[in-house]
Amino acid sequence: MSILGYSWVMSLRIALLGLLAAAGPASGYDLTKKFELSVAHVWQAGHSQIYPELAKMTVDGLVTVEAEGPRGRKLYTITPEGTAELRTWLIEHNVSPPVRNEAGLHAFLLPLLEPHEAIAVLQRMKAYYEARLSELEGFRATKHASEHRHRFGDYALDLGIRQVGAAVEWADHSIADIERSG
Amino acid sequence: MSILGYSWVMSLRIALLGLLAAAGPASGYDLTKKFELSVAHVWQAGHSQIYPELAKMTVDGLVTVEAEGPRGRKLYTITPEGTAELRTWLIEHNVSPPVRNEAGLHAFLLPLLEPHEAIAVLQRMKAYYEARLSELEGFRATKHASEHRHRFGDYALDLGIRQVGAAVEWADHSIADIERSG
DNA sequence: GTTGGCATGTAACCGGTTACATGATTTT
DNA sequence: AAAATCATGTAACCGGTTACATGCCAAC
Repeated sequence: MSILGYSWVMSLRIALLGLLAAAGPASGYDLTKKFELSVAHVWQAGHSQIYPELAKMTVDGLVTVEAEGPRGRKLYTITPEGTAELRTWLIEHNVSPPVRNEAGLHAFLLPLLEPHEAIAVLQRMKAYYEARLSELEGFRATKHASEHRHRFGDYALDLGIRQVGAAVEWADHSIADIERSG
Repeated sequence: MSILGYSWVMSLRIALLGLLAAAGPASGYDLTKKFELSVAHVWQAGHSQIYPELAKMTVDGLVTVEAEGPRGRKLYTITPEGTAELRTWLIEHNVSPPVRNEAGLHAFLLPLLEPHEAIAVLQRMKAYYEARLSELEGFRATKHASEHRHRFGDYALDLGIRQVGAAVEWADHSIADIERSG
């Protein structure tokens, strides 16, 4: 439960507050771009969700519109209340397991297929996870080459790499297992 | 794109078809129970979502009501079309990364905290993941003791264990990293 | 002057959650 | 007779996606 009285998800708010806290004042348009460029791997949101949310956050006192630029551009700034809200979430929020896991459902139902079919599916999954692993490792390489350590996204990137790596190993192990015992 | 023309998620349908294919005819009530008992770790759905979905699936010809029991109980049976739909999804569906990852968002924003605060958060996360890991390994142990290998949920359980294990390692590594380089 | 990027918003819809509502049968 | 469980449904709401809609400004 936060200072404002809601106990549910509201992670979009947190993502927006986080971007404003990390990179300073920005417009809805800027934030939409930042979602695409930086947070996309952990959270996605389009402008049609971001604009109304910023309006609600303004009403709730978490952000303010400090300046209006050309083309109706509104520069949002995080307020002390917003910073407090963000810090509370970061420090007190407890992670809970995702309850809608498409890959997990797929894995769950695999025994419905014939062994050779399941192997084919697992091989495709493995290839996909390997490709994604390369992609993520690519991000880490390019980032580390240019800047110093531990900027935003580094921890999330590391978590992603480890989890996708685990998925590769799972696929590999499952294929071997089916091949051995049919 | 499936035989029925929808290209979007529809994983609830797949979960329901999977349960009907695996365990035979069942009522909406039975399926609700099965969701709680078996699929809960990968997919969740309440009766208020299941009943209307079964009605739609009946209209679409994926299931039929073969018999009606006492108290208006409707026994749903999967049709050949339903089986085909399920097999198509299992064989052709491509996994895509989850786009709304609360743990990932939390990790992403960790650098906003002071090192000692981030360490405290990571330690709580680690404890949580360790507890969940024990829980999942407990499921595997009890299942393997009683029955033969590779029933429903085994692959999903293995995937879950590996991914939660990766999260534990991530938390551990991140803590050490902050302690070292602060 | 036209194209493209900047910039904001709304409306319709879908999937999912919570709460409301009802009634039959079995168990105690 | 009361409580628990079986069994089905609907309504209100929320978060998120897609599509619609508008207009400003800069570059070519």
